[in-house]
Amino acid sequence: MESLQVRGPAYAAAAAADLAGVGLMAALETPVACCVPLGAPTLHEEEALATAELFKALGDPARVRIVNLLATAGEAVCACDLYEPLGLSQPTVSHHLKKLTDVGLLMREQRGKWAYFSLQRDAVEKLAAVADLKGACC
Amino acid sequence: MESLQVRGPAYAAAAAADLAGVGLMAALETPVACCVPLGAPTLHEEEALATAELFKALGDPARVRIVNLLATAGEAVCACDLYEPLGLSQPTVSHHLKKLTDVGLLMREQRGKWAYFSLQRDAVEKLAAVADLKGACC
DNA sequence: TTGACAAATCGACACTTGTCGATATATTTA
DNA sequence: TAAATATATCGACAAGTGTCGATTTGTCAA
Repeated sequence: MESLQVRGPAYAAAAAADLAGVGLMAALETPVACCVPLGAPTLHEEEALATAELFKALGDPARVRIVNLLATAGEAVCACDLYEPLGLSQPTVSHHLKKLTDVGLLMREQRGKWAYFSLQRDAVEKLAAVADLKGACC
Repeated sequence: MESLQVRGPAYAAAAAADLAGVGLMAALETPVACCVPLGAPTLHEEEALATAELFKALGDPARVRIVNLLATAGEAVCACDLYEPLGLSQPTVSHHLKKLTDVGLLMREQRGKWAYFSLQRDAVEKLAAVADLKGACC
């Protein structure tokens, strides 16, 4: 849970931009946690933590199904269209959507009173890269 | 090890072999949980569960580091060589190794009184396949 | 402004999980 | 056989997590 410590110059710069009122959007979008391929030559403490955080987000069947639903939909999906297929209450689905959004896997978009979610391409590609162990293994 | 949703003639043949007492080893080895790419057109209840189980196994920094250590080592590693780099007690490391082995990501090998662990190529490739969302996304 | 409605948050609960010390099991060696 | 040692299991505890009902917040339309 201490994954937010080491943020480095990039974060400091973003914070500075925020103070100037320029980087508002960037500040609101939670930055994708910094992670590194599982097969990386060296894996630091915080990198292991961030990587684990990413996997943990997918470590629940409900969230796996949400990602799958969004992937097959191919377009943004209203949160209200998830309760029934998932068989979960509105607060629970909201909870899962927040987790996936927090790690950067999902993007949230407000349309009127509805919230639409879609896969975030960057994070999805990062996931594949992190999970790739071929070459470093066996 | 291929996922279990494809239980065509090959699976039937294996079952027959088991009945004949030939496939004992294969029967005792817990099969890697059946999972399916996150972007699969349809994702059933148990598939979502199995997929989540796989990700959950990597949802802990200690286990991420274990996998990374084994990947960079390139060869089987003694459990006794993990306690110190991980900074965790022997029972705790044993616990994590068991979790990773149970989902099929690691292979355990007994050498004298030492236990050696290495990445299981099949599961590692499956992980990459499951995590791959490109094409099905955005 | 008010009413309707979608989504987020809160509070609570049971359940799971990571951790360690103590103990048990297994394997080699004397 | 007994002793030594590496690993697994057990028991316990704190912390984290998934779930839901109730409530709050935010958005649109009268």
